[in-house]
Amino acid sequence: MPEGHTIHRLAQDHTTLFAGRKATVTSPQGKFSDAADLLTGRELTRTEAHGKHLFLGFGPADSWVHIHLGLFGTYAMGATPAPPPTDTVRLRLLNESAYADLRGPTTCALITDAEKQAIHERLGPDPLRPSDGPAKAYARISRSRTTIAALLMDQKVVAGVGNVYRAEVLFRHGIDPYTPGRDLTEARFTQIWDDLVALMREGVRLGRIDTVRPEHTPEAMNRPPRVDDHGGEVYVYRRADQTCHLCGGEIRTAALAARNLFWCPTCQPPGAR
DNA sequence: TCCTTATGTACAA
DNA sequence: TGTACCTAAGGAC
Repeated sequence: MPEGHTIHRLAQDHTTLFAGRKATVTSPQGKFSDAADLLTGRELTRTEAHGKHLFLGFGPADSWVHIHLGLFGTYAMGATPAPPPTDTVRLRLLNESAYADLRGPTTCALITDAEKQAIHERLGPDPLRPSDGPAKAYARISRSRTTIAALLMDQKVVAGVGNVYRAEVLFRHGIDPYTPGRDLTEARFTQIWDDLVALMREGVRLGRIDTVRPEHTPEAMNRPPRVDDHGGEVYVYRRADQTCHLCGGEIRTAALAARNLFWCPTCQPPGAR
């Protein structure tokens, strides 16, 4: 399930399991069959992630499979033998030792180098790309009246942040989600960026989103662990009407641009900079 | 079995 | 702002 950490992990895992080897490529569902036939027998040479976009590079020419999981896309990867492909598998990579099944993506398409470049150009800096930094993101944020909650979800501003990291990073910094971007100081945004780098790296490592500090874990606070299918310990995400781990107040939720926003009005008061 | 929901985005109006 | 798209799981019946 997809925020940027998932995609970077998928890029790594594809490299581990498939790079430098020829793969059999199929599309049991049928929608990617023509491209799959072209790729079968070619070598996976490179993988790359930028925000929520995954690129699988096949040699010898520079052709890429561009994948975006959207809201529902999932991967199932593992050691052979591969399970029987169901009719929802859009893309299957298979070699002697491993398989990877892609289901339900928003995008799965064969693209050129130039098309890939165009995608990079419309994305903002990604906290998980080592060469990226906060400057371009802050340049946009500092000029915008849009709320920081909306800006963090805008992939042209910051690539890879989704609804969970947005809610959690704003809580961790005590920032009201409705704060206009231009009200944030550069120092404040740099703290947010640095925290996203750390949180998302941890997300890649663990394969889930964990955002609570050591002193706020269920064990440390003697409270029951969270049970939810996104799989990590969080402060506010999907905790509407439950109590805040820090202040005991009620977590609030509201719809913002067709997504559910979660925050603690006590720990994230309006006007804090 | 049906309905709702979900870590997302693009496009129409 | 609303809607369409893609899949799977959980809860209500």
